[in-house]
Amino acid sequence: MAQRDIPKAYEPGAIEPRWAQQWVERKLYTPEVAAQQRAPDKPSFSLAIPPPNVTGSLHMGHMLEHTQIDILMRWRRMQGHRVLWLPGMDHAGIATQVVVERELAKQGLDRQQIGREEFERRVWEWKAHSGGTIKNQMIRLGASCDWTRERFTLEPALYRAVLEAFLRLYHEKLIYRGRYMINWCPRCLTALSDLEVEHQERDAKLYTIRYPIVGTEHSLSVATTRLETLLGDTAVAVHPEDERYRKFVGQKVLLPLMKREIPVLADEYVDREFGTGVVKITPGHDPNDFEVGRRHGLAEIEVMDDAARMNQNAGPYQGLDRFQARKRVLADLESQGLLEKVEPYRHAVGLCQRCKTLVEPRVSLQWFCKMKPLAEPAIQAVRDGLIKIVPENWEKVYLDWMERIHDWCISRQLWWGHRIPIWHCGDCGALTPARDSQVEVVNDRPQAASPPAECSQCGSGKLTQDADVLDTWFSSALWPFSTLGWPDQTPDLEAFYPTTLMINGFDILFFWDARMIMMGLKLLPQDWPVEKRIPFHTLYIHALVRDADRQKMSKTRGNVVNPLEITERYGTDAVRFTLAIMAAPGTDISLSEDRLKSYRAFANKIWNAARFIFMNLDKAEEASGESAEQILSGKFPLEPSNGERSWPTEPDLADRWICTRVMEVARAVEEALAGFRFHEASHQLYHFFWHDFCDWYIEWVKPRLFSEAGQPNRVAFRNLLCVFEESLRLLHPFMPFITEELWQQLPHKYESIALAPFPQAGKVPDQWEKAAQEMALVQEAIVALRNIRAEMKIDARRRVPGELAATEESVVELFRSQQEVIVRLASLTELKLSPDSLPAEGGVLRHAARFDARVPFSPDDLAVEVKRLQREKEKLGRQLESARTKLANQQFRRKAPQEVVRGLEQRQTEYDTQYQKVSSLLSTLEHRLGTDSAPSAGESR
RNA sequence: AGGCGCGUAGCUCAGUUGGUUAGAGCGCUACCUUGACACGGUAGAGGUCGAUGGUUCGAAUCCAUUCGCGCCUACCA
Repeated sequence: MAQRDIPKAYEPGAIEPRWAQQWVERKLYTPEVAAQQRAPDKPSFSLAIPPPNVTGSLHMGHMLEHTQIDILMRWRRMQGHRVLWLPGMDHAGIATQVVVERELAKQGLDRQQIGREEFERRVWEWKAHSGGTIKNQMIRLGASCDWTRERFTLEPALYRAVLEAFLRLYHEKLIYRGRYMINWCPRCLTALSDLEVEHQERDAKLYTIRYPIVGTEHSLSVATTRLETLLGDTAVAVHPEDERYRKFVGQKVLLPLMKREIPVLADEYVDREFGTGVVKITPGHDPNDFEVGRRHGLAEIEVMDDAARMNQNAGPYQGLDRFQARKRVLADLESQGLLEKVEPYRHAVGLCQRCKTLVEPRVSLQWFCKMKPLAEPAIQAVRDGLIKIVPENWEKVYLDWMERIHDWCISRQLWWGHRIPIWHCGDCGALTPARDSQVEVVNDRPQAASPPAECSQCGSGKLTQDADVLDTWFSSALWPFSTLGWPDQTPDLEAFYPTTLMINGFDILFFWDARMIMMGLKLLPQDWPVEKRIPFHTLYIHALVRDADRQKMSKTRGNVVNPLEITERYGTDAVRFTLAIMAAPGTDISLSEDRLKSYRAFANKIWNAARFIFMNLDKAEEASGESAEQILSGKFPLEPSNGERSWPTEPDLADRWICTRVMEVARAVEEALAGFRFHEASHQLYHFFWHDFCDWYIEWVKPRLFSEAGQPNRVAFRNLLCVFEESLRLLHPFMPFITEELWQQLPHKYESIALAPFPQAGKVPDQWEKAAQEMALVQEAIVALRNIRAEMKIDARRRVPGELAATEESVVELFRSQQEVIVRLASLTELKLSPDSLPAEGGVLRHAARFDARVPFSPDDLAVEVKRLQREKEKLGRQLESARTKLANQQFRRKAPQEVVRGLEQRQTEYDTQYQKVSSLLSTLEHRLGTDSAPSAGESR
């Protein structure tokens, strides 16, 4: 009875969910559990996940990221590192709040109507409802993270980390509160940091307006794109050295529509070349004007409310929104004859990253984090190479930004997040921080547990906590250490910090990576050396996933590919492999169905190779009455023992060759992965498994395998199985499901292939070293014979006799030793070997450098063969010529490295031999073609 | 405005520090259901490496200029 009867076609859907579930249940990826089976003999290898939005769902970007992370984690785990991939979720302040507000809107409600308490309750409810989505998706996709250590940014422990960080920075005066110009989203009703503003080029108009100079007939012409802000102007400015306007400095102009007199002042900020050289100054609504205003002590008039509607300061325009106001202002200026001209103008506008509403610069009382002192050590750490950024070019981007960093607005007028642990005094207005960072849970919600008892200034007890919450990225910045227990010095922090690696997309380089580095260096114990305080040793920046037309995937474009959906169709392993093999550093990935199909085919190939092997294993068990273990007699698998890797017993040429290939591939995969070149590693594996292992090795082994009646030849089979098992281990980091499924059906000593050792690159035994060359020569001979058959249109089903000849005795011997294989793989009836060259008579010839191949079959179209030979002769002639020219060049001989020259010399000899042979063969055939005088032969084609 | 990246076979992309005849997958052509696999096998066709100039014995690779895309950063109204 067959033990391992597997379906003919690979069906990922039937196996993946089962393994996904088991892996989590058995906690295989919890380092402590893994260590029980196989004690790690290498250092810790840790990574904190870029935490996805707790209420979000997985997109292709996640899948790419997780695939790359998972490949590295599985690889290192198999190599014997103590691996921790720490998973978790981010509360994602604005993003989540926007979603919940949308839900409210469906019921005709907004958050103000239901109040903070109720709103927060609903967000937690929403989180409970949809918070598990990504986790389940990750599990389904086989992410090998340690779910026992899962974290959430708003859970009490991490809340405490945030309070601790805030209070420390506050006490050091690195966090301060003040009225400054910030970016305001009138829809989200919150401040945004500079990074949360997206810039977009848009067509607009540049309006030139006349500001009458008080007491004269003159006026100053001022250009602006934002007419409505005119209502808040408190000055106009010119450049101090601008001769045209010098005389007006100090005079007043009459602000149109508002009839307010405002000064003309001089400031270097003004660009004389632009527009008229006169700028209107609106300190309340423009970041530059704000600076100018502060320099000159101007009033900061706000003409809009928080929803960007004109307020009482906008006079007659009160109540209009900013766009209506612009139209009305335009109309009024026009009717008063103050509009000089309107020109089309293209400029960048700022949009709220979350809701795409036009951002309104606004003066507002907010909390800020001082960045310069934090940035300096963070710059140094990267400069000194303590933190490596890969690919390298991102390092420059990082440094550029860090060197020009501005203070970070960290307060948000949201209700979902970590509330600022500062209390305001109802009597004197002074600020008092929480006494410590303790957190308590009230109604299932964490909050600061140590409010101050009284005002630090006046001792009043009338204290209320600041209403704002912190920017989500503030808590994210602590993630690599808050998740490991900081501020406590936990065993986990000791064991896994600094994390080995951080992997994320370039879009959060500033948002997150830079801030993690700054906070890590600042907040970890200052008596630790710098290299222990950094959050990670290496930062790898991955590419973006685009659609097949190279468009960015986005909900608005409607081209979002759902990872779960394509996974259903192609299998997780195939999708993972596609992402890995397309992930060349520095290039975005454009995902196409064709690629997915071909790697599903690859999975199927693996499946069917297994099927072939399993069938024979079953057969062997049946015939012998022994178990697989007995049949393999302790010589399986090829795992290292005492640090030395083991080899197949009684290896024949193909065994020796495939082992050298395994060595090459293991080394290549190792080097590629160490350098984050996932595509290179995948290519190696693909080519190895499909072409080397299946196309050549399995086919090669078949004659030997079937040489005994009733059951497969034991040695041949055991070696085949050993190589197959090792291939599964090579493939496992890339294709975890299919490899686990197949591997489990072989004898094994670990609970999962994930805990088995990764094939060790090493050196094949010295006496095997010729195998690769010999194999290549035999392969070349087989291809030559097949090629003749194909060219001569010999029916593929028909076996014909073949001949090989070589002047080197060793080559003849080699062919003789592989006679059976050659006969089989070239579909021959017999193979004749001779120690000489072959004449053209009675067959079709191929000349290779070290042998001749012939099929004694008269071509039914001699002209075709002649043409082919002519082409070959031409090509050889070109190569020969090029080699000769180079070698004749004394400069080349003198300057080129010796091995290059020698290589070329050797090739020249080969070209020469072949050229001679082909020429003489050609002239014989041409002659025959002439004497046969079959005029139609040459002309019909 | 500055910075980064891309332009190689019909399509999607590789090509480490310059060194054989520039590779892969898909697609295409022809033949083949041969004892795992038609999601397969065998053999093929297909590229003046965006353009120009330079360095070099030798350039897809290095340098300069240029054209066409894409992205990031920036306070020019």
